[in-house]
Amino acid sequence: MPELPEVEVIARGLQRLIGQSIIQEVEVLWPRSVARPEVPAFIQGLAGRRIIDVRRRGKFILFSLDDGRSLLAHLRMTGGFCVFPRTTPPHPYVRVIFHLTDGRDLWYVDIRKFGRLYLVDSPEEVLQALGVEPLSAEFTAERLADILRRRKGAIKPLLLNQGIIAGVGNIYADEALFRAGIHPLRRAADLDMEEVRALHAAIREVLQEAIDHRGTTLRNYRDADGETGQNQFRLNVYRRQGEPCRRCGTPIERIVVGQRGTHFCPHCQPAQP
DNA sequence: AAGAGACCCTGGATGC
DNA sequence: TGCATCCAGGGTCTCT
Repeated sequence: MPELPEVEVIARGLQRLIGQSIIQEVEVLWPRSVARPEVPAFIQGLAGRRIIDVRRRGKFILFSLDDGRSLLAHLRMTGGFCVFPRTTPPHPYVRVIFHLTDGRDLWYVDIRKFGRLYLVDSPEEVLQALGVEPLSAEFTAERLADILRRRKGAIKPLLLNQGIIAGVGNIYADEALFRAGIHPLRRAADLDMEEVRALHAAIREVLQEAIDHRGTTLRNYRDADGETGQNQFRLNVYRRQGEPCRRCGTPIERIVVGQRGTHFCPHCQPAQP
């Protein structure tokens, strides 16, 4: 599942591979992959446009275009991009093909078809609802403390709320809580400043380390070069239920929080502080 | 504010 | 072996 680190790795790869390419023609093979505008306007709006920049915001990939508009992609569960010579035979999960003028194709691939593409005048039309970037300078421990103070719910669902912190998904929420030694059901407002500082550092560390290891590949994730990540070998709790905690040996537990599988060490992350 | 449930999808796991 | 069923999971939406 692409979360912030995986989307960052893909965006960097796309910037390198197609950062200045011109889109000649677009083929939409699965219309629902295009969120907006309508498919004909999407195709027409992209024809002839030069990509001038590819970057990430939250879990979105932003392609800036030479006419000032933007192509945005949210990969959801199984979306991805890859670049091939035009002679490459079709792939069963390709949903949108961007034919480039240099003879290559950019494929939007998505097994489960949850991902969405947006062609918009301004990226803010889509991104305005997002919260703070966890790897930015604005995300300080004090800012996190401000956020948590007003929240009566459990800490784990809060970390998954994109309107509060943008880019953290299920894997890195569990990993950050483990690293900070905080139980996923602790009330956000109950964390003391020492715990907030630990959580703030843990969020940034698990995300940055995952980027450094080119993302986590559990099933389908590949970067823009088609390579798997290496971060899956470094996970401490995610999908490790029943296995010994790497820190203390206690079996990792799995519970459901906010309808999401949640993994933690009952010894390193006590329910009571 | 927050939690539950439905929905969108498919591959893989599980059950019989 | 083969078929049916269940489940995960990000985000959005509705309802309470």
